[in-house]
Amino acid sequence: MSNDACHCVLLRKATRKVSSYYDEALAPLGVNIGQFSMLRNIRRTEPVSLTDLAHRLDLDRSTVGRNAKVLARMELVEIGHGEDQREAVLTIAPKGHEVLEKGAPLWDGVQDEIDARLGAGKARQLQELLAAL
Amino acid sequence: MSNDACHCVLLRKATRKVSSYYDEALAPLGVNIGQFSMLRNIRRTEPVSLTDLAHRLDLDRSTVGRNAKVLARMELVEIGHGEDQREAVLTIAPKGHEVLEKGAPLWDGVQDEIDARLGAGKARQLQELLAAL
DNA sequence: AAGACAAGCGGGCATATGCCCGCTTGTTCA
DNA sequence: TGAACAAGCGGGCATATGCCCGCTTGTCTT
Repeated sequence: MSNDACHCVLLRKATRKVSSYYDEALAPLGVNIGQFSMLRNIRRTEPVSLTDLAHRLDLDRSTVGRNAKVLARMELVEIGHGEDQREAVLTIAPKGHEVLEKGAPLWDGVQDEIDARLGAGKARQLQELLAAL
Repeated sequence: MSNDACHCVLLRKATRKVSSYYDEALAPLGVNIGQFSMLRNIRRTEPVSLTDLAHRLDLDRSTVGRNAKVLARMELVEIGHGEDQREAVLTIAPKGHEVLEKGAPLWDGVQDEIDARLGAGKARQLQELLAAL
């Protein structure tokens, strides 16, 4: 009872579930929602350092670094050096752009499905509530 | 922009954030919100099999098994055998009950904080929206 | 009763996440 | 200029999660 009302547990459950929707849709491209989202974020301000990206994604820097390494291995991003020799900067590789293009409609599809299931108004509410947390 | 409107990414972000609230509050007890939640769930129907618990938690069975092992190592739960020799059944150990008792008020505190920040009505809305996903 | 089929697990493989420690590179101040 | 101090990372440690394969134990059908 009290458990079912736990914001955290419900959030975790919902996140796993919703993530799997996106993951399924993106599966043909070989990337999951986390990777796809990261690609999008990199594209927005490439070249971008791990630290900056981590700030924007609200993730630990080390997490971003490791995830970036996975994307690099898949040849979706390139990890280079900035002027500052300490900085590792990320840029989208050709294959990465391909994934971004092919993934956009798939991603939109899931998004639309969820909006439809929830109703546009409710979807907006959800966004606001999540942002307020 | 489109990224900020992504249900999934927002959910993931919110989950990480909210989880950390609970984790901080429970830190003195040495357990995180996932473990605490699992303890509560076990207590509700102990003894319970890994498979049953996995269904209830909406988690993969293997995940539950591994998490249970961690709890067992911490001496918070006991892993035994059911009549069916295949089944591994979980029960709360004495230390587990202790954690459950001491954790309840801490958990309530976070819950209340969130309710307060969101407003009771909004909190309820959030619950409903999450359930609808 | 024997063989087919199903249930319940453990462990391997891969990713995701956070925290902390230590190394390298930059910057700043005396 | 040389010595603190700060920034940016990588890698180690631990947990979390899902999927798949293979082993053991039960059940069911012929």
